[in-house]
Amino acid sequence: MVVQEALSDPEVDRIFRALADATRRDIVRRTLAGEASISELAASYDMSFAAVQKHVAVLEGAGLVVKRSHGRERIVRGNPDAIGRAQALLDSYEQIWRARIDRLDALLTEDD
Amino acid sequence: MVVQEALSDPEVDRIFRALADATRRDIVRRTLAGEASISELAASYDMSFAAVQKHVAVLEGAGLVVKRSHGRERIVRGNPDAIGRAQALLDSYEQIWRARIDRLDALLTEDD
DNA sequence: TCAACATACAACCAAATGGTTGTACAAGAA
DNA sequence: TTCTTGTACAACCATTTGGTTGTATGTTGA
Repeated sequence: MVVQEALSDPEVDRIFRALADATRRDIVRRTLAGEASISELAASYDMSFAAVQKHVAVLEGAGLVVKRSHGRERIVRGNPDAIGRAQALLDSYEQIWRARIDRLDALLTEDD
Repeated sequence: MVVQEALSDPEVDRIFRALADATRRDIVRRTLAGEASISELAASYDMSFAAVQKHVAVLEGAGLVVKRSHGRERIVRGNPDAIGRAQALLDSYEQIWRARIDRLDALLTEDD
């Protein structure tokens, strides 16, 4: 069983901030499907190599991808753990809402 | 059955951007648990009324909360649909990763 | 050895963000 | 009516963001 560590606010900030950009979401998708070097990634987007490099750095800072060295290349791989932690947070919100519905439901069906 | 509409990039941008701030996440939590007026919300945070008002506007722009008028008050309510759409997106990422694992697994267990 | 490639990183810039204060106005209370 | 409360919105400001170009450095192949 994987124990989910509680997330600090700044960590959550970084994860959602990192996902709030279409280019970065695409990098996450691609590197979850299979590893890619930074220059391979950069070839796909209509922006400079340095810009893509920065996007990868933002994702890495949020834990959404990890980098490893292979010769002169930096290989980027998507990290499903960080995705899972964001999911856990959204799930907790959904549960808060369900709890409210349950309370309202209890009120309506209450024996009086 | 609820049909999930495909999300445009700017919509997703707004949802994740809106969630990338601790104050706004707290407002989402509170208004999912129960409605609150803007001044009720503003009383809880160490910032001006106008700042809280702006946060609510960002959340409303992302569809994460909805506002209704009640006399001179604006009542804010969390919207679980937007949460669900963000969840659907993260789920799709997890599936991309699972598909990769399945492919790797198939390679390893392949008859040769 | 040397040229080409992959990356890192600094400096710079425009636009967006997250806060402030101030003003205006509608709705309730006295 | 008049005072107070709740909201809207504009103007302003510092910081962050997302892009650029330029320079430096390590790695590979000929």
